[in-house]
Amino acid sequence: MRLAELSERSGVPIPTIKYYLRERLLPPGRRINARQSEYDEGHLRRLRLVRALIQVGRMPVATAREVLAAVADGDLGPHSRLGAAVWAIPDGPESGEDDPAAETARRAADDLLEQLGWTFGREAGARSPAYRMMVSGIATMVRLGYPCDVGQLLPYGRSAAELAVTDLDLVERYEPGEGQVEAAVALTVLYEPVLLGLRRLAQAEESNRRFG
Amino acid sequence: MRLAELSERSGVPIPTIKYYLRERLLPPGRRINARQSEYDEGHLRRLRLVRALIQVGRMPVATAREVLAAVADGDLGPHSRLGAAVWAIPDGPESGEDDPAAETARRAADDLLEQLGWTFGREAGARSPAYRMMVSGIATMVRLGYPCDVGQLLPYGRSAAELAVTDLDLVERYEPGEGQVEAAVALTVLYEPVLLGLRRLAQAEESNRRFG
DNA sequence: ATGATTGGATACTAGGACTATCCAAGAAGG
DNA sequence: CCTTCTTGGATAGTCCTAGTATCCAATCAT
Repeated sequence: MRLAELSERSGVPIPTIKYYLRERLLPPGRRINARQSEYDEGHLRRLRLVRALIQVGRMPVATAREVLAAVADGDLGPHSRLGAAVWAIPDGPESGEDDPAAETARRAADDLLEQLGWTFGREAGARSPAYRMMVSGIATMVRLGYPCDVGQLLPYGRSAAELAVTDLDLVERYEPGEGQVEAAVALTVLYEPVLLGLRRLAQAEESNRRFG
Repeated sequence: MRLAELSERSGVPIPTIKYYLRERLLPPGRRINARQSEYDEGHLRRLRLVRALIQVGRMPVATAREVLAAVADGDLGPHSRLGAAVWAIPDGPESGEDDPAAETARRAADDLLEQLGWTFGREAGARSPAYRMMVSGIATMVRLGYPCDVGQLLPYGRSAAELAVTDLDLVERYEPGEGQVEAAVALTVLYEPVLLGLRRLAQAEESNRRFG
């Protein structure tokens, strides 16, 4: 199919698709001749994923590029690809800070991983974006004067573990390969608004139950 | 204290504080005379909360203004204030779409709330930002061709319910009043990166356990 | 043949979050 | 009291990101 049809079927305006091609979020089409290219269902699928990551996952274009590169990287085994893709996902505002709050936060986070027994997280992922995102959140709480120790964090860790089991169960429904990696990325990123929305609704519900 | 000291103690540059004052994210200081104002610890605290919402919670300035207005609104009782504050929080890109995917998503979401027995969510919150955020995530999954029915969503709902219980337990440690509302907002927003980070680390851990 | 369409290059725009400059009215030091 | 510095408010400018618009020569459809 041509650019026009790709645009038609995805609902994304042509200039935007051109922009994504420029930014290498979308691989170039198969060249028909010096002046025209052909796109396939894979491009359409990829384009929808790009839009999802950027608009629903609120991911910056540069981050989306890295994630998608990891999804497509054939050199990695299924598990590393899954890991690599999720690995690259977020980037909070590079905390960088080395104030006492950050130090406290880092210690709390490490204690938490220790108590949860997440060894993989400590070896390979201790400085992953996910870890840094978490620490930056904790540090901010500490700076605001809210206590934020392991005791408080532990229940969240346990819930996260449950969520991950659910996530992986869903991922395992897809046969290994690029499709599975893409499913994992979609599931990780697109279930975030779902999960956060559910949490807020649940808070309203629980708040109503207690004080209403 | 004067602007300069407020800036010093918060680490926020003076022009940025002026900007927040203009945007009414920070209440004006107590006027000393026609040309000068005095700020107190409350301003410092509020300023830190603003920064947290904007930088860690990635919240647009306009949204932060609404949330903070709800926190400060003395006309509301403690519970409504808590609700109002959390209510105003997010705003995904106004799905607005009325394609079949959105319809499917809405039905799945309503089924889910039904099965979870969240009556409050349906009465008052069915069209809340949280609800819309959730539906938009589900709709995107559907558009990408991933099945997304109640069966899949239910475990997430249950986890969310657990999270909310943990959240409310923490909120109840603070005595009712503005402080409690602020705590609720901080907890809701600032634990989001913590929670999402934990989920990703847990996924890595679980993935390693299954395939590693 | 001829007018529309294609894909690439380049330049432009809109919105958000700051940031810099200017200004007149205090405050501070001698 | 007079000069110099500092303060808070108003205005305008900057930077970045994500997306649009315009041009162009080469094709395609009729």
